[in-house]
Amino acid sequence: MKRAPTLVDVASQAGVSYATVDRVINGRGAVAEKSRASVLKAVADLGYVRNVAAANLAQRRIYRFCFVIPEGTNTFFDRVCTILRNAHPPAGTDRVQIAIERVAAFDPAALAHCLTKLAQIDVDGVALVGIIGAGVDDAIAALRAKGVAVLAMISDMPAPQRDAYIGIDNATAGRTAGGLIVLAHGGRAGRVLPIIGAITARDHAERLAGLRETLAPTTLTTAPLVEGRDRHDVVEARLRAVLAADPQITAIYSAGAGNAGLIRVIAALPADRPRPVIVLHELVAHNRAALEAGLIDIVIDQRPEEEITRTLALLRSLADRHPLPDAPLIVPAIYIRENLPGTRAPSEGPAT
Amino acid sequence: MKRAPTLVDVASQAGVSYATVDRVINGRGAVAEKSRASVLKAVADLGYVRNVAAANLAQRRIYRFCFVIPEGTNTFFDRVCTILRNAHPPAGTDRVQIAIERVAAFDPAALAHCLTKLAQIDVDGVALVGIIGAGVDDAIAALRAKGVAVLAMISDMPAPQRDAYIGIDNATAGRTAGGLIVLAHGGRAGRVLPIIGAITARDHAERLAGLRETLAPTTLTTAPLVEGRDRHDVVEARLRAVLAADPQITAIYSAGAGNAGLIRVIAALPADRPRPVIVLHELVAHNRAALEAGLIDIVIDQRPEEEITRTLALLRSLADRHPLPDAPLIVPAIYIRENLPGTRAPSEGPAT
DNA sequence: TGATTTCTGATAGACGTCTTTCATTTGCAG
DNA sequence: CTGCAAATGAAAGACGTCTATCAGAAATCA
Repeated sequence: MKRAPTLVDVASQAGVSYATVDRVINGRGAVAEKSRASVLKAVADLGYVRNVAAANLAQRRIYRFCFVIPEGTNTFFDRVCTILRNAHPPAGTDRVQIAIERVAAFDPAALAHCLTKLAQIDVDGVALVGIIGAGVDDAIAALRAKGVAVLAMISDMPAPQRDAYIGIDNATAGRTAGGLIVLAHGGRAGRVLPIIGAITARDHAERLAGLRETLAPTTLTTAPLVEGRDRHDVVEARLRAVLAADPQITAIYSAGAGNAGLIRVIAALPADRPRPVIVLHELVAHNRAALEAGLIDIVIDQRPEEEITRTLALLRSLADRHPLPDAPLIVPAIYIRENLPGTRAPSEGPAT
Repeated sequence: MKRAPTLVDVASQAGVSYATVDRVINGRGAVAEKSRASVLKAVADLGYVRNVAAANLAQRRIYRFCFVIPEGTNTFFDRVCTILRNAHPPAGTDRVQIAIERVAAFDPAALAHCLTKLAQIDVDGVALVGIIGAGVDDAIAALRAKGVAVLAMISDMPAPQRDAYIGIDNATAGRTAGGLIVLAHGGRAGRVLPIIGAITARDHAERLAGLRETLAPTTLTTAPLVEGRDRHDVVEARLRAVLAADPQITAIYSAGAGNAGLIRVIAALPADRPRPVIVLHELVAHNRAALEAGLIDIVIDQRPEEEITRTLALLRSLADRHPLPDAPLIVPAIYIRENLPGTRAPSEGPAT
């Protein structure tokens, strides 16, 4: 087994000195165009790939990544933070430091300010939840100009601004909800009530469009849209009113947050009234509990674990100056009571 | 920022020489019990963790892992191999070599023979699909005696034999199928036809038990079990007969393979007869196509990508002599027509 | 042509661990 | 106390890359 080519091999193959190869590879000092070309050719011919372990060792490198996560009442982002903190230990072995910055939700100025601060510190990569707003683009541009990788998670932003987007396709999520509702009706007629945070929230609007697209060719109709502003008290009040007024509702799809309120309404439903089919988003604690209690039927989850795993891998990849692989979008997961994660098999004991 | 402790630090902290520390850490040569204790204490006190990058550099280490995959007509394992081959490039950077060995399915002797051969070569870890049979245990024991990590994938084996199991809980899978079938009936009565490969296949039996457990408290009944021996011709013939004889069937759950045959039967169903709800396993090509065509409703997938990712991570972890983290079992994924993976969002263009 | 620049080569010391060699000390049995 | 084995220390050269320095060569300009 022949060993992998090293920079010394590249140098001799290119007919230049190690120093020159280094200048080309690491882009320092002036190099004649001719030399640069022959080095690059040698790299290609030999199939040289930098030994990242050796490089990191020499540099005593520690990868410093920062996740900028919205702060607020949204349980989902707390879940993201928990996952991030648990992702740390395996990464710890890997010389990776993960910082979490919480910034006010839906506040472009706060985000921009945070990013500007990050630009001062030495950071290798930043992951943020995309929002659009004054100042954010500039702050991101400044970061990227410094060579910092910037990824959008969960919610995308215009393509040229970020290096990549990692998250689900919200139209797919909406279509999935639609498909499950269709399945649950089994050919019977029905009336679906959609609830979203606000029609101005792009991801919610996309989910809604996906739902409608799937319901269109069926016998199912949709009730007038309810905007719950992602707040459980608002959702609770409005849903209660709608259900009282419209006894025809056979299904509810809530594309946004604030579902603790929805669950309260369902729990208080009169026992003689058949409960509508209910599809919610995100496997946060109260949704999970409701699923286990049989109060709701389905939770569509964007699998933040997977999103974070992929984000970390991509941040590393970019920091190592590897070409970025194009992974497909994450597919939303469907959870029912029976396939909830996190339960260990009873047979599983400690290994000997 | 203080740098992480090195073996030199450990040595001085323990009051012994580097050489002694090395003997303890890497277990070579004789060390007095007293010295060993003080070294271990120093390691614990300082929180020393070996710098894997440096270690691998010094050893010019390449991780050599082997996946032993059943050979046969089962499309699922072809899919596993494809995923494995695609998992390679990112790993390539990581100095990981993955070999795939195909052995005759359900043949303990062939497996044992393969493992014995692997014991000759220098391998760091082996992943195999657990089966029980004469000779296999001994072959595995021999491997592990040499310090080779052995993982069971997809199908488990007795706990003391393997270092860990990575796969789904089949009872959960069966319950999930049951839950979805209940959902699709929406409270109406129905009759579910279970199809499995053979009642002697443990994973199939477990799935069946899970199904029954979920259906028990409902109004749904089960039709007599069909054994399709995982062969599409057998499944096709038997299913055709059963459907003709029993017009009451409202759902079919196929826990095993051979579903190409099932799909043929469904495609040929008279148009006036309402198609039963159909739940299959594994997102292989023909199942996926049937889902897209609307011939079936649901595919439960054990997510081999995830299984392989985890297996590789675990193999590395074991090879690096890290304590093995106990990750929860993999949860089966539910696919319907709307959330099939692998489609890129149309908005997604190449990054600038 | 000479005086600059611009490139290039040679070399050396890190980084943290592995591996080996050789000399020395310690413990224990006789 | 001697002698032998077990235990320990000291040291040095890898592994592949980064980083820095300095002298010398080649190209450029006047």
